[in-house]
Amino acid sequence: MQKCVKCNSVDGVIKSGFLRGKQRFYCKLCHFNFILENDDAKPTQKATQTTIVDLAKHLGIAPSTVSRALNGKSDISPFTRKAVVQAAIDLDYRPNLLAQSLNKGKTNTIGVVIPNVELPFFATALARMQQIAVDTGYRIMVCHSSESQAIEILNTETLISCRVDGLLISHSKETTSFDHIRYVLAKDVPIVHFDRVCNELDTPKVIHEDFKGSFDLVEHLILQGCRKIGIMLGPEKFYISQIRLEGYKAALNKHGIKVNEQYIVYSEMNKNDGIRVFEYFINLPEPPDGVFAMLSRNAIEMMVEAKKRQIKIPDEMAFVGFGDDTLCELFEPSLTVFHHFPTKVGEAAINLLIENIDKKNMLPSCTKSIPGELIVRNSSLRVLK
Amino acid sequence: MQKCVKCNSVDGVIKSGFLRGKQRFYCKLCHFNFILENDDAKPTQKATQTTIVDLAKHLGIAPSTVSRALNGKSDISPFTRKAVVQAAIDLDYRPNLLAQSLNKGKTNTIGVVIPNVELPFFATALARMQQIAVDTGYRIMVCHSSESQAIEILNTETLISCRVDGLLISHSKETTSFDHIRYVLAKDVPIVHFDRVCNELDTPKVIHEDFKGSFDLVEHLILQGCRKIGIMLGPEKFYISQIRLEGYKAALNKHGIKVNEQYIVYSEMNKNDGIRVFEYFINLPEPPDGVFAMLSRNAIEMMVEAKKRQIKIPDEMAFVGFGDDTLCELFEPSLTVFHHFPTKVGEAAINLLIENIDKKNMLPSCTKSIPGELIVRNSSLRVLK
DNA sequence: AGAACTATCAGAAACGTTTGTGATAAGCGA
DNA sequence: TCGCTTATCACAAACGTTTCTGATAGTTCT
Repeated sequence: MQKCVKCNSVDGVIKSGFLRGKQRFYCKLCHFNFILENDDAKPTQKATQTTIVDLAKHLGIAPSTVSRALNGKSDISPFTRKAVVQAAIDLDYRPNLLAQSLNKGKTNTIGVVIPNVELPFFATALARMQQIAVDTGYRIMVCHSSESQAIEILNTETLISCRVDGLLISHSKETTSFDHIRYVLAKDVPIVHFDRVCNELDTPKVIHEDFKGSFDLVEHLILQGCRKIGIMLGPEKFYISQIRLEGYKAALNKHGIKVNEQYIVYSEMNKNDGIRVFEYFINLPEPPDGVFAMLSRNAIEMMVEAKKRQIKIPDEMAFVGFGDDTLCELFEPSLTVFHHFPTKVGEAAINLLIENIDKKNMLPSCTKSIPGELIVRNSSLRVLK
Repeated sequence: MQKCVKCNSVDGVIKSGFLRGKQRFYCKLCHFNFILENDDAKPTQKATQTTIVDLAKHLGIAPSTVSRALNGKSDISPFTRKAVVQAAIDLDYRPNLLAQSLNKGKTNTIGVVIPNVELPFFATALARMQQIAVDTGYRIMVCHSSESQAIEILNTETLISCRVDGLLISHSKETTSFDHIRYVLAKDVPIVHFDRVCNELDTPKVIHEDFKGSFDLVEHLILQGCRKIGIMLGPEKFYISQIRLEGYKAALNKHGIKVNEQYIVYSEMNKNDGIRVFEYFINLPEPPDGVFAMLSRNAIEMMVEAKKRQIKIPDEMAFVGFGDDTLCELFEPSLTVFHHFPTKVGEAAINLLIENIDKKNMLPSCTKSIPGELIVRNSSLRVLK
């Protein structure tokens, strides 16, 4: 028979149903229900972190008093306050941010969803965001969608469940449905899009001068004498692919060059995609004499291929890319780019979000465009050479 | 006079001290203390997020029952469970992870402290960590120390206050005192060091084959005919600087080459530091004929300088670096490196941490060394050329 | 029929904070 | 002296969960 865990009697104990799969017992003598605990996980070493209650007990005062003393509230005697602060130091107290956030309904945490930290743009933007967050008393929770729509959705769900105060998001390559963003909007959680924005929804956005950048680069190629200009875009669904394509077309139009669909290529912007696209270009009946790649890395890959085939850069073929990079600068020939200032984008995005959080999500949504800059380098500089 | 906010009487209201700087009143008629609220922040729109209590009210059952139903506990009738699940969908319920964590004493969150995401090594390692975290049901909270000891300390404090279940850390360049790590250990929070580890403390670590990598690179230079080999290390306090220096010396010793202190340079590994160090080397009475840079980027910078001065690579001067990179691969001449597999380091670190979390921090501390690989490229390949 | 047992649920306590309200001793003016 | 006023603190409720304990209607067995 089973011994009662309370009165230790054996006689009065009978079974009383199941709880969480385990047999439950009832002691008729002391009227106590219990289940047998397997005592492996027993040692609940609660004692690791000091709480406000520990301080209160230690000082013989109320927890609320401790809280007020530590938070600099007014109705505390200097004497008590000093004692509390000292005790907090002595007992190595750290506030439990979970409890604080739960109570206040504010976490001071910003969620960031990024498709790929390994892209220098995102790494730099993220670093700047972190910096500003620290300065303004926020924390950052980064989620990485790895360019997957499913993970991106999971990420936003997670961040909402963590009750972040706001969300910064740049969409994955795959993302075509935006219900998860609508959900965030429905919950009235402030959100700001940056870089890879969603044009279906009315959210605050921080973007590059995509049109101007693309226009400038292509016009630069034209001014260097290029007439057959290839463009390697990102995925067709990408909003920025479309905008940059428009800039490309506008530049051609301005200079009376007809748009040739053969020269327009969409890609996944993966590593080594530049090689494949280059092969496509070079095998055209009339290969381009200038190429604009949306991702600078792909432009460099193309240049590597071009050099292998003894094609002279920039005279036989010129190259330009969107976004600057160590690689662009140090590669030979160095790559002409439209620099889009990742730090400024990150900065603008998080500042916009924080402002929106402060204003209880009442800020009218707006689109902020970060001015970029054409940096001309050897990959396209024909005239002066 | 002041009107009582409760009984609306005017006569019985007297002042009763101050609370948080504001005048407090007391109504003698209804025995009520109050202060005048400025009603600007009044509209507490609590209604944004559905809670378990909302579900319980909606269904007319107890919150505890709702919790059990949603968590798949056993003592729930299938009928009730179905109703609860349906209500959760209808009312768009998402659990509040803050409350859950507070209650369970586990956050399922791992804190990561990284000195600089813009270094490809950390970006790649971080990406892999995120991936594994998602797969194993953890979240990741990334903090960026920006190579500052002060921020690093702040970061660990923050993460501890957030009650993360464990900590992954790679130290900043500045970090020389490790009290903040001792603090983490004292709180019994699992921690794992990776890459830039701390050799003063007995923590689990994941490192590269720093000695072997350094040895292999230098020996490779020697076998290519170099005899005067320069080495550009990180900060002198860096544990890995020391280890890699030992590898360097061991390789020289093995081949009977005397160590020349002039060829050993410490640096901050900043952008363009390679240029300065190169200038130092080139101005020596006997410039080195082979150079090993601890950061591949710096090696490339040196090569750029060397090319400017018409120095033939690798015949007049050969270069090798630690850590592979797009840049190393695509630069011309491509750089010989010891590749240290950032993904594997990230993977090993987080797996070690999770194992330690599961085992309640009882895992004996160990050091895991991730095998690297010498990748020979044109920057050093003399013989076959 | 009555005891033993089961299934199912409600209620309360707990996690660690913050904040609203009640209470008291002391100071002050009339 | 007595009532108004202040400073200071304790207590309780709340944040949203989970889990322990108590309770009851029904089922099975003898």
